[in-house]
Amino acid sequence: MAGKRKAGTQAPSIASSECGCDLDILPTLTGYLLRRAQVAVYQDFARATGALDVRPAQFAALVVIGANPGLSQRALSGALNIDRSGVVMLLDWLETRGLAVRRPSSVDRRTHAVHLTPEGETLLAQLKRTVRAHDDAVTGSLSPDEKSLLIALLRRLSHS
Amino acid sequence: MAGKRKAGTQAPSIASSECGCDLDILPTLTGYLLRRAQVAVYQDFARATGALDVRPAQFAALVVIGANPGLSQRALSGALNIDRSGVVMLLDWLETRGLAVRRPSSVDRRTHAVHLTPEGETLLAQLKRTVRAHDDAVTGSLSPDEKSLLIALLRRLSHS
DNA sequence: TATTGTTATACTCTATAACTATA
DNA sequence: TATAGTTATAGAGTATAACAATA
Repeated sequence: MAGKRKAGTQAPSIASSECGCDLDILPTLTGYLLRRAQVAVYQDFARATGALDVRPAQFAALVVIGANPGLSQRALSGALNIDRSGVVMLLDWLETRGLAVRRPSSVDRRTHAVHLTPEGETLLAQLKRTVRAHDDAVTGSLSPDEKSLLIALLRRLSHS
Repeated sequence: MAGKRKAGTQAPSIASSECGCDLDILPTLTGYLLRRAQVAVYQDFARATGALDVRPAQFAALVVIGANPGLSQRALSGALNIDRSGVVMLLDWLETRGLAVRRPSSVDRRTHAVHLTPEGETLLAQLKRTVRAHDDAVTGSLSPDEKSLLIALLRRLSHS
């Protein structure tokens, strides 16, 4: 927990971090600002979900499994946009925690059908409430219209 | 080495529609969309700057050094929001590339005054043009007003 | 005693390639 | 041959702690 200090009002090309440095063109670059915002939001995610000990990627896996019971690891890999080997480690962790299970598929013996356990369902329901509250809090300085607009713009960025 | 830059082996960073999975609440969460957008923009950064072999963090360091010649490593650490030990590795890389130098400070013999070399200045100027073009391209689907609004909203997110 | 830079270390996240068992 | 899952490995990226030189 290295408390992130807040910067003052950020004018273009003027000192914005606590060091008093000139950040030059950085505050005008979408990529730089996306990274800053993402780091800030992920840090608040960790704070909000700290007691539950679930990382963003693990939360996303729980959500996708919960919404698509019985999906294959390959499908999960595509949905989360990570490699198949990453899915193995993710599922190992979820199974160790008793949150998900791999069941043999009835149609293709190469694949596993991934399901949440009852404990996984329960934790997912709690996580959804916690994460929704965290997301609302982290965007609390935006009006509802601004938040909708931000979401629409971000979607267009990752689809271009 | 530099040759690790392939962004094409893995599926493109948009997975929701192509895997046929239900992503449930994920597309309504600011943190999830920020991460997706940031990954997409960083991949395009790598594609646009590939020949120059400079990562986003190294580009940011060049910009800050260029705008604050003679600053200390501590100040750079604060501006980039990374640990002092990370600055050491960053500067080692920049010095190896001949882009920056550590000079002894005249006022405090514990500190180094960090400067760009002429080669660093030249590369930075080229990088600024390349990165600006990349940033404009990656936000090309947004109108000027939408882009300004996105930038303003992102700044507010990382300041909350 | 506190701070700057350094080193060594470790941990996370993710990608790559080789392996197996199925298809 | 091709694919799903697994394993081992490796590379970034970043954080922590201890240390020497200096304040």
